[in-house]
Amino acid sequence: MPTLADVAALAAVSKATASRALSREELVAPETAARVRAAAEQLGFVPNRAARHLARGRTGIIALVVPTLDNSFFTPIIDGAQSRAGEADLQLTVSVHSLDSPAATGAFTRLASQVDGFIVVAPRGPDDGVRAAGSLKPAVLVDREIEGMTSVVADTATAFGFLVSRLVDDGHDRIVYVGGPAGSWQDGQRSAAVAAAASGRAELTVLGPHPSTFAAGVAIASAVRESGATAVVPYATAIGLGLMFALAAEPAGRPVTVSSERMVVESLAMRGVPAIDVDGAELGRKAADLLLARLAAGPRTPLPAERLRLPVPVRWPDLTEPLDA
Amino acid sequence: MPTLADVAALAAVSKATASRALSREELVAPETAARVRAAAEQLGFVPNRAARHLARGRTGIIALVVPTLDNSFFTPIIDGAQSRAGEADLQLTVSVHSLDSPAATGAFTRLASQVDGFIVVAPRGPDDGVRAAGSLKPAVLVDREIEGMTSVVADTATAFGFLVSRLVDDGHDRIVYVGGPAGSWQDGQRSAAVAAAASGRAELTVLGPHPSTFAAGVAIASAVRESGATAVVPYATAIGLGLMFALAAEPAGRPVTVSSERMVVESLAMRGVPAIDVDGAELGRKAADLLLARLAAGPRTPLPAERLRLPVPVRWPDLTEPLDA
DNA sequence: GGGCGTCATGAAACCGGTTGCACAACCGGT
DNA sequence: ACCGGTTGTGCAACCGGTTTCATGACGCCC
Repeated sequence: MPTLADVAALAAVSKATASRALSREELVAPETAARVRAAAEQLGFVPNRAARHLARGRTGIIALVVPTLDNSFFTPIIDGAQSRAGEADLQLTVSVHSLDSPAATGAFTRLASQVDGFIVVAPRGPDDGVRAAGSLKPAVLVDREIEGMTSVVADTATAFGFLVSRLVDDGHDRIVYVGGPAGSWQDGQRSAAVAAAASGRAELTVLGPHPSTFAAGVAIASAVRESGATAVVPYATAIGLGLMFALAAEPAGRPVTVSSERMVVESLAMRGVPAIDVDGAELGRKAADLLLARLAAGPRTPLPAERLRLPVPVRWPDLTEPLDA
Repeated sequence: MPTLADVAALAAVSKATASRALSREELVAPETAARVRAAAEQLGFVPNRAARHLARGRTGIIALVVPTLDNSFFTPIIDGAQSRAGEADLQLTVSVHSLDSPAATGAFTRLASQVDGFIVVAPRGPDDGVRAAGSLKPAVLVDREIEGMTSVVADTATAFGFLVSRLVDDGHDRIVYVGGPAGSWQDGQRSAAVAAAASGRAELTVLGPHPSTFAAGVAIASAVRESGATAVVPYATAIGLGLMFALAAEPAGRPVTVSSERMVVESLAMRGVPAIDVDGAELGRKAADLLLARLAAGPRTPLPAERLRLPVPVRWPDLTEPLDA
């Protein structure tokens, strides 16, 4: 593993010049730069990123904080952020942390000193915990907005509103919304949008709050039946899956249209289901972009907080086969 | 962010002593160590891991190489390896790479110089590419064995053998094995075990090779029907799902028992399915353990190659409800 | 032709730790 | 009282880069 000193020696220049030739080429004579590049090429030189960042007083690591890995909503976010960070020669470290517990603050502070910045996915919990985290290092929030912080969210509220109004157009006049976890920011957005879309046009029953689990969907099925609704809009995919499962197992009754987010199992279970199409990878990429910009700006001239909302397409297939007919 | 020098100053010792007090306590006087610890505590000192590893001529990063992220078999492996690496203060970087393309060698060599070692998940492709990768840095192979390399594999072959012999015991005398991707190491193991278990006791039809996809399962369904088999053992979960989906959609015919690996969707689609239970996280943890041991040993006295096989439990539920009856 | 601004380069300091080596204090043994 | 052997500590070098600053060479202008 050749070092910069080796390259410099081979090119007959100093370490300083070699460094400049490779990273800030405009500072050296073209001919010298070429010579250094050739030497680096010949030796197969690859700069040591730890040393590079260390010299700049950085760690070269950014942390992606998620509440759990046990939810396939987060995986693509990680993926997107990862690829973006990689392009900027930054390591991404994934840290499982729910910021709502004050006890976790110590561990979090320790983490903070190891990284240059955060991407935080904290779907729920008090604003203060998240805000405190964001005060330690530059931070970007994903899928949640907090006053004064930079964030990128999937605009699922608009998509849910569209979904409901389309359902109403299709003749559904009794609709159930199954709420997500208590304190979820997105749930607040979605339920408001759903209520607005249904207002005055359909009877809306709101159930919940419920955790985003398969089991919750199963448990809620009978309540959905009893509501007399012909369409149900669940907060999360997992709830929708449980719901479909439980409804399908019942003796055939009134058809119920279940909508959901699109996910990996769609090809098996979600044929013909109206769905919103959240691009998790794009969320991750945008979050990384925002963070990189803030890091580049430096602590001297911090960028003003920024809120980004990504549009969420709605997929509306032919509903030729009711799911539980 | 206080540095070691700050701690040393506060404790009225040199940087050297401060360093030793915090990392190799046995080298300093107990009373001094206590003083340094107190100073570090008071300042909220957190050592900079990049600097630490740099000083030791290491990067502090290990790479986990996977062929794709688009397969939920890999996720738990990442998870397990991640947690293990974290305990040893190492960063884990996930790199998507299929080692079979010689064109990728350049990029791979570049990666190699950035990390201390590899965990390689390369389910298929020629041995040579993988071996070449392993020659650059200490490496541990996951779910594949290659002569001369350290590896940890889930012993699914034994589990598949058990599965088939149990099926035969239950009266199935015509069985289909749906082979996995061409060149897959695990497929070689599994098909051999299946053949051995069926040998002389049941008629075995082997289909394939097939990619591990839902679509492949759907496509193969009619061939499975035509084979006249009453039980089918697919190489991968995704194939099994597609198969179940396609068989269920047909007008009810002869019951067919489909087995599979257990995965996240099991609660929805895989009730009553005999399944093998691969613990991906444990694979990841063990792989990290093996790699850490090799790194600790250092390049001077390399450890001999080691092969670890993790037992794979087989889950055999009551088959009260045939899936496509 | 002297003064001045630009450009290219190298020496050395620096980032934040670890470690080899020298040295001093202190130990028990004879 | 002298000696060899531990123990504890500090100085300085080192890891592999980046960056500040000083210096020298050059071109330009008056």
